[in-house]
Amino acid sequence: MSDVEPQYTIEEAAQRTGVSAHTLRYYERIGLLDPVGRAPSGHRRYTEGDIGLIEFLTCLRQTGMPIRAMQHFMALMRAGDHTIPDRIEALAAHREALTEQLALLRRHFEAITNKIEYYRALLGEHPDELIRSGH
Amino acid sequence: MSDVEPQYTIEEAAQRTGVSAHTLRYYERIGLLDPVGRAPSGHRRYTEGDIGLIEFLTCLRQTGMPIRAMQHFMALMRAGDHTIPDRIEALAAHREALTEQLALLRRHFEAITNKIEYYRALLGEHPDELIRSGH
DNA sequence: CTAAGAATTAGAGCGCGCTCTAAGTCAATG
DNA sequence: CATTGACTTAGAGCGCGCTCTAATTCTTAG
Repeated sequence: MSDVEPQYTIEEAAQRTGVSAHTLRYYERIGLLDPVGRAPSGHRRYTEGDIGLIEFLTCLRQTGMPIRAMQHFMALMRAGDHTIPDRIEALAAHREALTEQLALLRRHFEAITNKIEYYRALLGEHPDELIRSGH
Repeated sequence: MSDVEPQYTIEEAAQRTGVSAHTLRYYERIGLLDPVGRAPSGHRRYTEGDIGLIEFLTCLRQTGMPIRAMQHFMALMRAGDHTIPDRIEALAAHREALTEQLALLRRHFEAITNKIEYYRALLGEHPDELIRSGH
């Protein structure tokens, strides 16, 4: 079969992942991403696999994992299959922290909702029938 | 009635709110908190009302509201009751952002969970009967 | 009365995660 | 074959939210 695997320039990769080109280079520089493939010109070419990994890393970042911890996780990936238990442990710990973060945010969500209702009551409005009037 | 309203030193306030004394002074300096009462010696004394406000601000901070936006909200509070609609609007907008943040985090939570299960499958383990063995 | 420990201030410093700059190379179009 | 614009690098800069420092004053225990 002809291996015309689609490849992406850094700008295309940036658009597909929502991570800026600057940041993609930065991630590579700090060893978070392995050196990616290059065109003969020296320009970076991202594969689907690269994109998938970047999306996974984005998922970790947006859930609050520090860059250092992500670097550690990537080091485990590079070290081979015998680190899979360690990777599971790292992800499970992170998921645990995320669970607590979600619980906290939900409590704060309630508090904010209560404050809104309190203010609405002060205005003599009924919370559920409030219609935003134009000023 | 004797007004012996309980007051707290800055360290006590820090312990009750989980915000460091350094940060409490910082918040006051940048006008996020109004100047708090003082003992004759010049030391700060926090009332229950102060504590409550700090807790509310903590709630906004921990849900990702920038300091600038919190300063704006406090300015509305100082400006009087006619700003209540604006305060409602600010809080409602923040709650909307928080809703989206929660949705994103839940999606990421799922992705992380899937990754964990994937790794566990690689180890030939059954996800729900995994028992953490000592190493 | 002394000494320890908590409070005060203004301002400097820091860790994080980008984000941008400058100087240069390369690719594609008319 | 010149121009436009994307790409390259190493390194500087930045915005945020604290966090700490230094020099000083106040409170409290012995």
